Amino acid sequence: MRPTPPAETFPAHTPAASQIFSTVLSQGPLTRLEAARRAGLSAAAVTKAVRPLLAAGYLVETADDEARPALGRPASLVRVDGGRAHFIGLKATGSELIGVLTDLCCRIRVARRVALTDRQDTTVLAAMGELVRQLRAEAADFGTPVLGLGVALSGDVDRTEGVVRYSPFLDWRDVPLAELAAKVMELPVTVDNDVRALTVAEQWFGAGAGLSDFAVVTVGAGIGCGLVVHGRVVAGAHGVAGEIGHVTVDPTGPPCHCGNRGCVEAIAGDAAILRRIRETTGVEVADTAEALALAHRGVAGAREAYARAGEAIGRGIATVANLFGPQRVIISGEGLAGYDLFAEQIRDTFTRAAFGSAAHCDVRTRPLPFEEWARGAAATAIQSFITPDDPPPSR
Amino acid sequence: MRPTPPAETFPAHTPAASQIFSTVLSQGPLTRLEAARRAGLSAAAVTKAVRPLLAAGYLVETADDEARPALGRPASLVRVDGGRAHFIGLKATGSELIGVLTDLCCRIRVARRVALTDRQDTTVLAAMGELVRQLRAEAADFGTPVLGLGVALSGDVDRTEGVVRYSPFLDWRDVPLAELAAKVMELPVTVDNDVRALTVAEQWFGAGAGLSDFAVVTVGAGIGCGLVVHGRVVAGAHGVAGEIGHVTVDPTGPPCHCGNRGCVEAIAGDAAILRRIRETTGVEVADTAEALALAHRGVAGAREAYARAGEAIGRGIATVANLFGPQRVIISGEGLAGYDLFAEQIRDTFTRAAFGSAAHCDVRTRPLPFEEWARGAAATAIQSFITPDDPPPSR
DNA sequence: CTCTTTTATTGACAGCGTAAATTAATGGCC
DNA sequence: GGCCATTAATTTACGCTGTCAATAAAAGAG
Repeated sequence: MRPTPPAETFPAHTPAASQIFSTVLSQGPLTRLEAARRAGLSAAAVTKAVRPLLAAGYLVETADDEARPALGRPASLVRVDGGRAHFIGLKATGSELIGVLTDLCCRIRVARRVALTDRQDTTVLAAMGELVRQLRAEAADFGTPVLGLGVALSGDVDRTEGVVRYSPFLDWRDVPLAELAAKVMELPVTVDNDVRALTVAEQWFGAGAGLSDFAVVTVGAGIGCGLVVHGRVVAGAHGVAGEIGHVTVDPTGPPCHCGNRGCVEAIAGDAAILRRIRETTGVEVADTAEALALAHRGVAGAREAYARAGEAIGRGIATVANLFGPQRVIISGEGLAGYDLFAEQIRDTFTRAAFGSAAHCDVRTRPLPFEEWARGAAATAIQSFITPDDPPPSR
Repeated sequence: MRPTPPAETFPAHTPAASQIFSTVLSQGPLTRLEAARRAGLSAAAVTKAVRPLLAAGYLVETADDEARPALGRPASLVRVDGGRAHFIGLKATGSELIGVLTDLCCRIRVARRVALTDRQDTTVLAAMGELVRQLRAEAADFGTPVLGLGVALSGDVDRTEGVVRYSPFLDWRDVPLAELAAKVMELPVTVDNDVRALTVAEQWFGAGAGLSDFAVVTVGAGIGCGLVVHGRVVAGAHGVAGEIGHVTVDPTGPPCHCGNRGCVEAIAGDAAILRRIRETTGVEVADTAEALALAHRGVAGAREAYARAGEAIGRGIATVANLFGPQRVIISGEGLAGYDLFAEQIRDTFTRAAFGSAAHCDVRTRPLPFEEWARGAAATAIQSFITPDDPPPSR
């Protein structure tokens, strides 16, 4: 294990305490009994686990003004005191650093962006350090300390070791980021793949709350996918999982940078859509905004490019649904800016290509800004604050 | 819960006891210390859990003749006494019932097949009853009783309720098979999807032993897939999962009975291969044996049909590997009879289409007869004998 | 004021882990 | 051969954590 600097720690590191706390955290104020039911524990265990957490101020009791049962002893609700502590989440892209300061409930208090001038690990680390310093100063104004930092970036990331094995956008290889950052910032640091981080945020606070099996599909420059199976985020035996972007949907389709043809990403990734528009319309669209404008003006070639993208995504989602049978698929990512252009195709293709009751899977969209990814990073930090040993077997 | 007739039960239904027992069961004779390590428990817990199991005769101690450590106290090996009890596994196809009598170690002692004349649930149930009666008589000859029955069939099966939601080959809907069979046979009965049952057998006794993430892909009349993620067989939120057969690999490909085009099954299923051979060669091949003979004689059209099938399967496996990063993929099923005809295409397509380190996944074949599927059914029965509550969190 | 209903708490007990003690086998040395 | 040090497996004793069942608490209904 990497060294984590000394800091305030969670009062009770027992499985039940972590379990209860994360249940209350993600499922809002709950009565003890309800929390017990949802966490799969006994009521007695909740009473015992809650006591030290109340004492430490992480949980607070609320009088249940409304929704009091008509009969019987009124329940007292327990909820997390968000103001009790802060966390910082960072999301790094190839050109930008997005940082958020969140409270213990992972609500964003401050968000800030910084352009990256250079991809060298030391430079990026310095920029991260500066951003964290600023956000910590803001936290000081709120009066409570920052207890952890989470960093999310795309690529092959070993979360348990805190090492970036390979990051294509930053061109890093085997950078022990958690260790380096922990030394500079004097904070416990978690590092994870960005899509997995977003998936954790959705699992706790978003459209995946309370579900044991769901998928998050992100649409944008790349096409990514986070999977939750049996209540746990899938990391894959080799650290690679959820590569929906490189699922082949059309073996005769356009070539992909991965060496194949017709990958979802080679049809529905931002670059692929731009290329397609240039090919069919001859218009030299420079970026996604122009492409969107063109399509919204009704230019046939542009609309067709988005329609194709929608079909590819729908097929990719159907593949995921056929293989895992998730309860829900959440579509997110910057690419949703053009969602009206391919929503219909996604839905139609999915419905057609999903087999049997896999089609009952609930597909919904969540337009989330990059700040939400950074929030996911903060969520991983909160997660490892609560349970230092990785996998929370939530249900 | 459905009623299970009274029968001999497992001595200690504690988590640790089940854990240890299944570890010893699947990983052969082990020293207590080694068993503890593999099950993730303490040595003390093993000693305590083993005692009542030894007393009840389910486990026996063996002198460790060889492999004795050079120095120090020699270990005593613990193993399951296969002869202590028997189980019966049944696999139902549309035309046949395959039954096996296994010992407690899930080794097949007797195998028997019966043709099905009718698909009516009562008729099939009667045939099952007769087959079970015969196998029980054989078990009586061995001197120990049959403690459970497992039934495996293709389709949408709810294992926890023991209900067959939909079986295409038998044309059943919502048949409470476990309850019906338990009444007739006076045995605890488990019912599960056939591919999942085979996956359990592989997880415990086959090429998946000791792995936390792997996939079983079955090739034959249909193309199926069993997934093990985080050490547990994936059942899917709606009871459907592993539908690799209906993953699209070529949207312009031949139509599939599911309503789409270019599903893996529509290219690599037995019927699809036959149809393709008829189309390209004009030869009216009647069954798989003839198709194989034709291909082995070097007829180009037949060889091409198998090559196409191999590509489709390879692409399907690559999709599974890209999405959840298994340590291993096990290819099995009757279709392996023609494996030499498409092995190369499977391997090539997989290697090409697998993204990044997903390609490190170990793909291997296991030619297993239908009896092995029935054995899988017996394995599910043994599983629920050991842990009445479903999911064993093995590692 | 008592009964009913629902939630929260308490105390006895069981399962499992840790750590120290015990047991078993072996080689070296006299 | 007898004795002792060495090594490792196993067991015993004890503490922590969670469950179960009984009990207290807080209302409203009659």
